[in-house]
Amino acid sequence: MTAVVQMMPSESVVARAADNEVCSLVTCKDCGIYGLCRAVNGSDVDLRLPETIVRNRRLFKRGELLYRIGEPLRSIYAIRCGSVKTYVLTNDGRMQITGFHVAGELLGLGAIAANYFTNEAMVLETTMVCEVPIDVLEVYSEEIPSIRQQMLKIMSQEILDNQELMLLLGKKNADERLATFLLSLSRRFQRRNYSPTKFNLSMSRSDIGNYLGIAEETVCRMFTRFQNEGLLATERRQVQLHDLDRLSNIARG
Amino acid sequence: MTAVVQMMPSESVVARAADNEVCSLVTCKDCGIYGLCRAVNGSDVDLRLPETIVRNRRLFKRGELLYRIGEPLRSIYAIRCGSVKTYVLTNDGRMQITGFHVAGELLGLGAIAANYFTNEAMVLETTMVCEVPIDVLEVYSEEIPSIRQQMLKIMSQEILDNQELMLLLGKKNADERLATFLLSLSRRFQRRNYSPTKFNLSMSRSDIGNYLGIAEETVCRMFTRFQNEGLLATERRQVQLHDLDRLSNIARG
DNA sequence: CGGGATCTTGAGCAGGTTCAAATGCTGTGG
DNA sequence: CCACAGCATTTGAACCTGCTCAAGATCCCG
Repeated sequence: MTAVVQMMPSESVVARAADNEVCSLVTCKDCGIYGLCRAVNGSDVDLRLPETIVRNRRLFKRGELLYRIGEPLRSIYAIRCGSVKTYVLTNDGRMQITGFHVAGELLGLGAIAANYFTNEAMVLETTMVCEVPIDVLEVYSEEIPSIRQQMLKIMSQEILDNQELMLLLGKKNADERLATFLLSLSRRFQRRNYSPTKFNLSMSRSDIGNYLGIAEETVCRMFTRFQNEGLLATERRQVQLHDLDRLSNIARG
Repeated sequence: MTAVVQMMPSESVVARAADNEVCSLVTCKDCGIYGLCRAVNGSDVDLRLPETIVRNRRLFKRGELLYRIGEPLRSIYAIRCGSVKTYVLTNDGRMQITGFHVAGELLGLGAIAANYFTNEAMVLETTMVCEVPIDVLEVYSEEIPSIRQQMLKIMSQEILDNQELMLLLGKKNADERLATFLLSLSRRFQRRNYSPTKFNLSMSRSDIGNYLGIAEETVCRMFTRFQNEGLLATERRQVQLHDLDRLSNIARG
């Protein structure tokens, strides 16, 4: 957590807003709110706007929805702490989880085309978000070129992530899927200066299975197998990875 | 094709450019180049720019690549006629097709985050594209707000399409997959004023299977089954759909 | 401390894959 | 213009990965 202080720009409007919840927003180097903050710092614009953005914060409890399918797009959401799953539904109610999201990530940009949400976002644990009204965001991207670029990058990144998931769902078998998933988490934690080899999962086995397109039971069996093979150790939702290289071989990019 | 003339705005810079290849670009109501053209028409900007965009056209033959994985992003591509498949690869060479693209669609925007291509685009039949250099596009989005919006919408739409494919890959069985695929094609043809019930496929059974995450043989078997059940008739790559409603029931959204 | 949720493991089953082979197009070169 | 090679499509049969159903174990929240 010392990293937070180092990364926070001293002259930042975020720093001026001056509560440590806001500070936590700049812990994410490569996405969401940090991007917005950096964009603002990099140019001489009216500094009252960013404060508007980070002020409107809300707390959600496990199981609550940030937004629903079909709901008109009014705001996008930046996760300050906690975690969220997003998913889509078949018309007979089957669910496919399309992503797990953590602090610093931005949700809702995918709804821009349709003007309403086509996926749903459910909170996995107690989670704090900032709600950024879409019209505020529009004012921003009008005035600040780097915010426009940032938004394009975020959406582009989402497309890349989705491509990886499609590759997994279409072409990988069960052990490749779980290995890919664990490595992807590991890398995300590493980028945030958390341990890449020891972390705990905020989602259930059932959610993991749903996301990976395999049954909950298969997830368990794969965990057991990996454990028997000395690749990792699990204790409920606590995971410790022992051999990233071997895991990476199994995952097959 | 009379629709082309009706849809082409009379004062359009595109019309002034005055060759019928350019005209074909405005046949697509809801995406890509038509979007760019409309954006330009709607505001009073330097009209020489759009001509630059639509001038730089190239012809590709079946099997050729618009761009490769790892190649730096220099241009995006607008399809004028023909069709293209895009795909990603595992590091041991397995391929997952992520989309089939036809006239009016824009390819390459997904590479903005990484600045290089993470997928590859291969032409399925003789195909004409315009190559739009990325720096030209940047000048545009700087000057023309509606082009910015259009780019966001296109990327957002790609996210929506990918979500649908993830739902299919993760949660649907073989007959649901093929039915979903056929209906999606049908709707796309309908929007372009082609027959929604009789069309021919530019991709092989193998490509369809790869896209849908099932084996080529399974695609054949499903086609045969649908045919036996009176849902459709196929003659090689020519398809005639007899019962869109029933197909829609099978597809399950 | 109790009860529902979550996780784990087993056993049988099934949908879809893989391998194999026959048939039918297509376009290419002579 | 035709023959032929190579690719695409179709169908059959055996097999296998992962699913479903079921039951027990463990955890965690109130």
